[in-house]
Amino acid sequence: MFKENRTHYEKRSQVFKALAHPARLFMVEELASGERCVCELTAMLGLDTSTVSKHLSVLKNAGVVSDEKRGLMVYYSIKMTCVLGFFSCVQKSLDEDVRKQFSTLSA
Amino acid sequence: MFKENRTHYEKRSQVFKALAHPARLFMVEELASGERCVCELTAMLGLDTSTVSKHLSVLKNAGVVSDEKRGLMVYYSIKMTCVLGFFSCVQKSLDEDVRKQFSTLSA
DNA sequence: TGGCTATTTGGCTATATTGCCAAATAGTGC
DNA sequence: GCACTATTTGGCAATATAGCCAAATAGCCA
Repeated sequence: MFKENRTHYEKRSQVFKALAHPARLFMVEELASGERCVCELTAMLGLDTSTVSKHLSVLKNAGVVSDEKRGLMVYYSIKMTCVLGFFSCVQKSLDEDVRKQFSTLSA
Repeated sequence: MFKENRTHYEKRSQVFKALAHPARLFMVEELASGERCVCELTAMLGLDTSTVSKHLSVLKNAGVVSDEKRGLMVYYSIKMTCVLGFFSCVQKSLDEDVRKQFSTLSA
């Protein structure tokens, strides 16, 4: 059932692992507006350049983003565009939970 | 940019963290076919009951699944149904990557 | 070549996650 | 109450992840 297809599930979970970090989530959303170089993302995140670079390589290895070197800069852009649609689904679910908690409290 | 909305991104990443494990991914897919008790999932996964229970509580806290106790058993079912649509998107992207790698090797 | 900038890689510590066992909790039936 | 089953919780060791600094790499220009 599970053990036979373990590698299959591991590969898939890599994508979710890649998105399972606030900084990486932010970057993917930012890249939704267009390509950005590492330096731009670093400035927005307020983290060390090396940290940002490592986060980006996690996203790249998972197939979520792709990179392209032009001159000194490396520009990253979204590759797995369908993740964006999922963000709104997650947000909607979270909003619903908040609404329910709120109505339970005030009831 | 990021630091101001950090909690926002942290809450969202919780959902991805919940899905970022092969066993949990398997369970979500299994629950797509209908509710299952902990014992059924434990048998399919081949893991300790306590481990499976903890995995399920991670999914529950993230709002991905919900539980209902009936007699001795606790039945889990999918709550955030939109995650299922995302699975096929991830799979499609992974398949494309494999196809590209293959054509590059044989070229 | 050398100096400068952008990015990546190596290494380290701190923290988080995973999976097991053992124990606690909850529900059933005698 | 007791015995039994299903699930959860606490605790622990092994492993993985995150962030920083320092050093390496790569590209530009003089």
